[in-house]
Amino acid sequence: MIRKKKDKCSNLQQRLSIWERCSNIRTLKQIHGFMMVSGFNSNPSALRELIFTCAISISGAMDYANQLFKQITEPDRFMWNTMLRGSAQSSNPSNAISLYTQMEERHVRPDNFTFPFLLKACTKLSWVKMGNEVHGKIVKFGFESNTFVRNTLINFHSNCGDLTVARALFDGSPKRDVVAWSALTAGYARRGDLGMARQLFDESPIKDLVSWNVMITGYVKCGDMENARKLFDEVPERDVVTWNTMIAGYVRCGSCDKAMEMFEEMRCAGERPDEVTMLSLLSACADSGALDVGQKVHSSISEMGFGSSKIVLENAVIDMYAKCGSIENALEVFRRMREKDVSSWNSMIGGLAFHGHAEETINLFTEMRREKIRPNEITFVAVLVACSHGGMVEEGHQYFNLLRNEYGIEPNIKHYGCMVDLLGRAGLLNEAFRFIEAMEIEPNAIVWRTLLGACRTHGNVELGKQANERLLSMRRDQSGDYVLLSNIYASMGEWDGVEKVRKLMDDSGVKKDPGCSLIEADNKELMNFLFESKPNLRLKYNVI
DNA sequence: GTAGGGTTAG
Repeated sequence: MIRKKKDKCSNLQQRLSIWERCSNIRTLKQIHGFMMVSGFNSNPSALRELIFTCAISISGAMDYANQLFKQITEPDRFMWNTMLRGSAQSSNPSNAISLYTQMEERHVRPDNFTFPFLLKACTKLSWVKMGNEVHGKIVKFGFESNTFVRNTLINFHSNCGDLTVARALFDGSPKRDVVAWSALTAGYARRGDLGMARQLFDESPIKDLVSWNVMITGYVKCGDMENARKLFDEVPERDVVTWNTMIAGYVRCGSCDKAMEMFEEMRCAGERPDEVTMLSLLSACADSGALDVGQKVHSSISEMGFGSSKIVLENAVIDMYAKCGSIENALEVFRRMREKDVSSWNSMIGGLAFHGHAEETINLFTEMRREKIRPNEITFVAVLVACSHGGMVEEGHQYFNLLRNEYGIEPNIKHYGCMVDLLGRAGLLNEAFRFIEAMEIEPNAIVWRTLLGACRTHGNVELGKQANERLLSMRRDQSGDYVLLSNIYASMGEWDGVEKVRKLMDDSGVKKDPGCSLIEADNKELMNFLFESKPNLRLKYNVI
């Protein structure tokens, strides 16, 4: 299986011999320029290669591919399919859907290549309704019996559609290949039906490495590391995914040591770790606050030298150091980076803010703006946190206005939460209360509890009661039974009771404490809420 | 000449 993939790869390289040197968008633009001056711009096969290189071979060049594609007066079906494929695998899969709509408008007939790309986009977006519509079109055009199309359908339905539909497609197949078996197995495993998944796995007449990986992943996802390990020991061959699955599994269940052992074993077995391996390990260290292990992982990354995914890894390293409490190391990595993206800045600014370095946070944010890097909503959470901890009420207001007026970002619940915290800490309780009431989105329980905490700190029982009433009036599913309990305590002015309830909630959450934080005892609930997502990993989904 | 199933994250 792996060998087959490699062959495919080298064929592709041979076929694209002229385009082989073209590994970045700058070279591609040069070739495009050459094509324009030399008349190749109207040569269909040259155009096909250009579109293909842009949409498939170079990552992050989909915008350019879209621009190019618009200029082609009559693209052929191959070009349409190439664009669909590129969009489906890009960070903006919804573009595939609009491309298909255009295809229909221009009466270009889809073929058996078109639909797998389209379904892939629906699956990635979890667009169930759209996926079902696509299924309808597949039936209409008579492609349901095509093995590739049918397997993609099984995958769509078992991923986000109706598992019984996936089952029916599978059962109704005249011949089921290894992909059909593993797609359905993965579907059952994903929904927690490990029994059915295992039954399919045992029954399948053919198994390849992916089949084994699917089953191991199933056990790992439901935390059954024992059975995962059993299969891992039995598997006839292993690839980087097999190892990564096990490592991620140990990380998920908090066995940082076992994850590291696996990593050592992996290297001994001669398997080269990839960026997924390293991201897993870094997040293990960040979660457990294991600075010494994190440093080892960091030096491994430097030794191995990951080319294209360097920025993502460096961002994760910054995040790891910050979460382990070593701001100095985080800053050193940040300062040494040759290229930075928004996430690099966010990881560093967030790290500083999380540890209460208010002034440094604002300074770095100012530097970011000076360098014309566009901050996003995550950046502003960090900036507002810094204002809050630094007691910078006026600046906080300014930045809050800045995010909407200068960057056109609609404030989200986290930004509002920061503002309430900012006002509450400064003792401006009535202002905080009015601020919540004027919010353009529904305040959540955390926002009200932040105000409640401030009322306690400043000894304002009267407003605390009001905040509690609001908490109580919230929908039960948002705040849970805890609100009721909290209300009972707080309405009697028993702040210790409120604290107990909050602690109960913290303890029941899966989030672990950060390794070392200067503000640990300081509105922990809000801080966990604000920093729960890894800023360095969010970018993937933010780039459109 | 283009395609399908598995790992990170949410």
